[in-house]
Amino acid sequence: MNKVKLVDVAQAAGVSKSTVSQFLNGRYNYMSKDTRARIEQAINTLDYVPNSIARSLKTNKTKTIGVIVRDIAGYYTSRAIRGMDDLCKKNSYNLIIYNTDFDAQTEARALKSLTQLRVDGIIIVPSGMNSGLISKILERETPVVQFQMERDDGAGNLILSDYKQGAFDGTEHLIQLGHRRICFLTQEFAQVKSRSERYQGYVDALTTHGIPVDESLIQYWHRERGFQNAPADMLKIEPQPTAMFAQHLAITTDLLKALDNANIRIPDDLSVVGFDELPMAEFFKVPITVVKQEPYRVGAESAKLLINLLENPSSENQRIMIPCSLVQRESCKRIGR
Amino acid sequence: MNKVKLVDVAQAAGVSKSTVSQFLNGRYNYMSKDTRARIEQAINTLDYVPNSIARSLKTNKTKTIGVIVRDIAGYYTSRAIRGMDDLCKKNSYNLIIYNTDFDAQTEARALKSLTQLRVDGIIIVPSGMNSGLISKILERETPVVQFQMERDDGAGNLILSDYKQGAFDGTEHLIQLGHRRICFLTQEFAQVKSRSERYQGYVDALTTHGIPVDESLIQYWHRERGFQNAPADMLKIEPQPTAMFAQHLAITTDLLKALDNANIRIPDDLSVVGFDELPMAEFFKVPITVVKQEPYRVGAESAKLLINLLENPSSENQRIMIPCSLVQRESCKRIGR
DNA sequence: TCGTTCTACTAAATCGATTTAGTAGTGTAG
DNA sequence: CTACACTACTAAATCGATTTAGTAGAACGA
Repeated sequence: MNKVKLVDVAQAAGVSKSTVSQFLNGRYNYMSKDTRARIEQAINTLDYVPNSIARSLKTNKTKTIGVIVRDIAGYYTSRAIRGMDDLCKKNSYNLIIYNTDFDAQTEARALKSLTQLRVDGIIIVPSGMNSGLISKILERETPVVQFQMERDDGAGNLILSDYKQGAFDGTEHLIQLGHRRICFLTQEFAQVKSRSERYQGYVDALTTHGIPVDESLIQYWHRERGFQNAPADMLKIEPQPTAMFAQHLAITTDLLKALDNANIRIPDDLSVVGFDELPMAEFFKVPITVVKQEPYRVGAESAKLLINLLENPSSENQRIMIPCSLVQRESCKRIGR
Repeated sequence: MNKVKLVDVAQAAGVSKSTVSQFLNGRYNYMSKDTRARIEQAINTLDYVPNSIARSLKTNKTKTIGVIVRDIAGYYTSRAIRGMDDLCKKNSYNLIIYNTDFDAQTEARALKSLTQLRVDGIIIVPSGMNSGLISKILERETPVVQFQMERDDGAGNLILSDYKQGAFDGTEHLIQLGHRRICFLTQEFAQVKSRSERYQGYVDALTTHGIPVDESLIQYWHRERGFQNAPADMLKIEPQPTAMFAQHLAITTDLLKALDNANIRIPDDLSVVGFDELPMAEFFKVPITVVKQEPYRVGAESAKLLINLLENPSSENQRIMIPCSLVQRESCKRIGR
């Protein structure tokens, strides 16, 4: 029923379409006070709602930003998305989100859909497996902001958590409590910058405090296969480690389970620090000390950067680091004299 | 640079725009095999990506669904959204999400924006404070699916968790463990169906097992003010309650904190059941038994219903209930003989 | 051989805005 | 009194598709 369009408003107000359009775009100095009032009237009585599709077609702007993430239901991602969205809404942009579960083909399809949709810009956690498609998008002059990327060739606009600083702080916290033998639990680096950066932070902290890096303390975990060596076995390394620093949420939770099964008590037998916030940590048997990222801020900053790129085009790539912060809880014990 | 459009493809393939359009819409029987191949060629070499904005303008379909929720970063909501999105993507729809934080004005703005955007349909967790606007949208023949609504006048297309059944199961579980004196911790009902339904489930379970309902066991909690009576005081009610059933996540977590502070041990001094899943519950000091909703399914069903409504219009309103399920953990003790 | 049906197309209108170039009428300065 | 600037508009082209009505030519049956 309600198919009121701009012409109808124009007719009702007794002016031309052009004038109504000027009104809609807030260019009131193109009309008399009286006309302006009449148009306003007409819009209200007709209950006119402009069609943003038509508008987009003409202006070549959709006021829409495409987002490609692994899984919007994740603790970290959902908060990042909320950060983006708050910033976008504030600037009259909308988000269109694609979940990839980190599958390259799904990501490729998402990129293609987003170019069909003519989004004004894209925020992506790139898998690194579709850089060709991303270049094509950049050729179309659609700005792209990457965040939390796995493979980082240093190019493009980037928003990152400061992994190195985070890992440094987590390690240093343990060192300050007297720990020297700290296991570093990580996934295989596999050229993934977010992993090697954490390792760098760990190494830096040790080095800063004059502690030698012992390769045997670097222990690997795999998403499907779990730990290469059982955490209980890691404690048999000589000299014995007194602390473990797990490099992301899944490693931390797997570690907690393994330690529990092996009846190893935290922090009495072993101190533990995790990377990534643990939801509901306060209710844990042992609330775990953790280095947390700031997903909301990361998201908000990504959106801020992208919108800035959209509204003040510039070819300068930016790289923004969001600091991580240490949340001290009860999983670390002071040792030594 | 890359401003290839349908005309360019037509030119390159030596056919008219109409034929290319037919091709794009998969109506291949409108052209010869040869023509079809030539168009395909042209599209590939020109790297043509159709403009869905123009398409939407003409077809009056955006293949977009608007979603209005309280907060996409919530544990429950983010999963529901993922469920919606998976179903939408499967059917070539996209989601545009608005967070309201349950503010009526924000909700109103969101509804207005969605009508400007000409979304094909809307999925909303309605605050109940903008039913006028929602009616207006329905007049525009934009279907609306409501889920998890607070105020339920029974109208419209609804997707709900089966609160009554969930509360029944949670209560019955306690009864079967020998509990007769079970506190029901809730927010003020305030005409909110999702609350009174839970109460009904609780009452039904008691009644089914021949246990009288004792009003003094209904205890109220407020989002800002917390519990009306401290949980420790609730234990002074005569005859003494042996179990508590908390009606949503925030009540459960507040309860856990209060009990911990008062040194009341679960399940030795008191059995506890919560409503809503507790993330990371397995790591809790006491893993809490819980009645959980199925947010992913609720989301997926909402989208399924809406898409069905879009593709096979019908005026029959539907009401779909998704069952809740009991997750037994370690917060309930068998009592009595 | 003629009429009819198919096949394989095309021309042109249309969706609902925006925007540019242009104009009637009034006011003002020289 | 003319020229020029201003004010307050409007006409018409345009964005990039879709879709309807129509047509040329081939094939076919009677």
